Amino acid sequence: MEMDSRKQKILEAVVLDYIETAEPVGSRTISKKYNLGVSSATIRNEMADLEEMGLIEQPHTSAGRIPSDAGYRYYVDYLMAQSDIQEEAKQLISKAIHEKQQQVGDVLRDSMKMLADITNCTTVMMLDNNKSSALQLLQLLLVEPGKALMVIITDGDKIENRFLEIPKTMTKEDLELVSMMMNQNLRGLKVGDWQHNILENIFQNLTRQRQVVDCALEMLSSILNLEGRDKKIYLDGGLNMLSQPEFKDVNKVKNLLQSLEQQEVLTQLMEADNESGITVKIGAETGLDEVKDCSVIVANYKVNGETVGKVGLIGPTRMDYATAVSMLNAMTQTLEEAYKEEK
Amino acid sequence: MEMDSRKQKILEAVVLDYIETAEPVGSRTISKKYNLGVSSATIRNEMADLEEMGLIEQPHTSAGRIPSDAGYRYYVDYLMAQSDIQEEAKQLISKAIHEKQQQVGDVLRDSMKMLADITNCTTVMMLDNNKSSALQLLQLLLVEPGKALMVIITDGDKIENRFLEIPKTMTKEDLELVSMMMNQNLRGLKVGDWQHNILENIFQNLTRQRQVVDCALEMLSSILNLEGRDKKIYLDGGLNMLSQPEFKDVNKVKNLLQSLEQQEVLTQLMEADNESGITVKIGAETGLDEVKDCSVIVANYKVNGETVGKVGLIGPTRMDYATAVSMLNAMTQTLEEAYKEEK
DNA sequence: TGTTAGCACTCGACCTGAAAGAGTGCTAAC
DNA sequence: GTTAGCACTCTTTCAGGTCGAGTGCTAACA
Repeated sequence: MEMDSRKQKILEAVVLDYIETAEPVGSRTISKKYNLGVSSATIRNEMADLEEMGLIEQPHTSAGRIPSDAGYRYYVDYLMAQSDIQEEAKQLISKAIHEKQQQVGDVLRDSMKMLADITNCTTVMMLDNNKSSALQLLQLLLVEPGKALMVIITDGDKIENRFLEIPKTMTKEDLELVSMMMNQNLRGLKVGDWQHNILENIFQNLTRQRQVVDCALEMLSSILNLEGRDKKIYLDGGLNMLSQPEFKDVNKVKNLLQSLEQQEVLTQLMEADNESGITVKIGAETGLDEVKDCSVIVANYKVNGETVGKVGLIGPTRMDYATAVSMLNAMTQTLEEAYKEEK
Repeated sequence: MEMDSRKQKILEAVVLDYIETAEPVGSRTISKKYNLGVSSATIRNEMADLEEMGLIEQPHTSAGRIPSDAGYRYYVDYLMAQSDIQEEAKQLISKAIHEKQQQVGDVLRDSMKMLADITNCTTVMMLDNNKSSALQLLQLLLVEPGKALMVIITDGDKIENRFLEIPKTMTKEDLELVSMMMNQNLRGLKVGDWQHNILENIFQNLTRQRQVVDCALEMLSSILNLEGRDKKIYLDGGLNMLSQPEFKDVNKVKNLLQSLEQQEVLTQLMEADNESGITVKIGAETGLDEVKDCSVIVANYKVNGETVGKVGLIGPTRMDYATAVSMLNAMTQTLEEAYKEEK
């Protein structure tokens, strides 16, 4: 059965109306609301075809039709128009970002919140682990005798702070020396690439401060080994799910939101093969039973052309794909531009 | 009407049973389950008295009784036994805290998560604003030409990081000088107490680096002026509310959780006159209509004897007060001890 | 050959009434 | 002062019935 233009229009009508009303769409509604110039009976025939093709389905015999996962897929791939709110949205977002000077992480957090508010979806930002980014700066600061703060900046302006216990005899100058030495040897290297001989080199040149270096390195390796910690994840708008009629059952919401709090679930959900551009996963396409009623839209988040993380939008399969994709596009672009400017 | 020992026992039974089952408690249940040695008829009479006293109430004529806010209050004030899980709990918590070396904020976040998991309540940690804590250390680090990182440590080991744009000509030594100068003048001062003449002093001695100092000070003042930012709030276990039968209605949960995301609500909720020890607010006692079905337990969180924030537990009025109070006690004590050790 | 009107049919949503069950308050007896 | 007993109230549950939305099919029409 081929997909002629009228079938496309009817499918689109079903998708759009269902997105809007969350109610199964009947043939009468379509013939009246979307004037295709044919009667409800004709639409009924076409709808029977669409159902046979697996693009729409009936919750029960005497109900209208709702799009299937495949139906949404067809809509997203062939029918969906990119909405043009992008430009205004970008300006809005850009303004909000530049308005206040903030701690780095907060900008991202706030952006995600905004995105969640606008789309009424749940948003996820996932920054890749440290292993993939290079050390920009490492500095030890003497806070008080016996106590130092280690500041680590990695590519992409990610900052880690960690307190360090040190011998009370250590002076500010000692720490400065250690910092310099470690910077010289490790700067620009991907954290996973540190060679043993480089570390040996550091040790040999800093026998006096060996204890501190030892401690600092141990701490670094502990940071690296904490697999669970190495991805920064910001989740926002989880409550938005509660507004969706498909989640009027508390248990459903609970299961869903609890799933979303698990890192493995999020990680799989946010997997995106598509290096540039946007990935849309609809319902069962996510491969996760817990979120089979949800769709996920994922975009890569880049700084200076290199992917440093992912931004995702999670909503019910009955979500407004056109707006969601546009907004996500606008958001990532704006963020990337903002960080470029800063350089 | 006086409160004899039998009435107390019956009230306690009503509270305990209702906490356990979330169902109105009948006279028969009490006479069978809590052997008070009297028949259900007698208990009925006593319950009528308790109802007259306003300590328990009936949802409808043919239902059992549930505790009123006043009933819970009486229970908490006079009947509740401190549960003795405290010691094991403290060890459990203490172990978890010391197990992994972490970024400072993460310890608090994780602790709150643990507390939420154990009590099945929502937890809040609210750190007071910077104005009340003194500057411990300020340091400017050269990240790359034209870009510096400002690290600020305040009392209570709170760390703020902020990137700074600087003239490309600025050297590492310039920044070091500025840092030293600012430290000399501002260290140990409450941030709100900075005097104009001190700032002038800094400016006069650093004319060459004036631009940077200017920028740094501007940034500092911007941090201070961001009123909305000056309290760090960690909220966790919001989802736990979803497990509570009193929140099986989605809209109720949504309203509640949305309220809890508002800072003003949280601030009022966490108000605690009681300087040392624990404050319990039951239902309407919170003074907030949005959370009239909830109770809040608040404890002050201290570092070195000084209150730096508050820790709170939020659950339905039908919460297990005994366990909650004990756990909260254990948590704050453990945290305080942990931070003391570190010094 | 494609389109449309008409009609019987299906099935969920909603209402109603009856029955069951839980728990009470009151009274009278112990 | 305590208890057994009983009538009463109110919620919960379920079956039956009606209503309406929407369908699929058929026959007529262009």
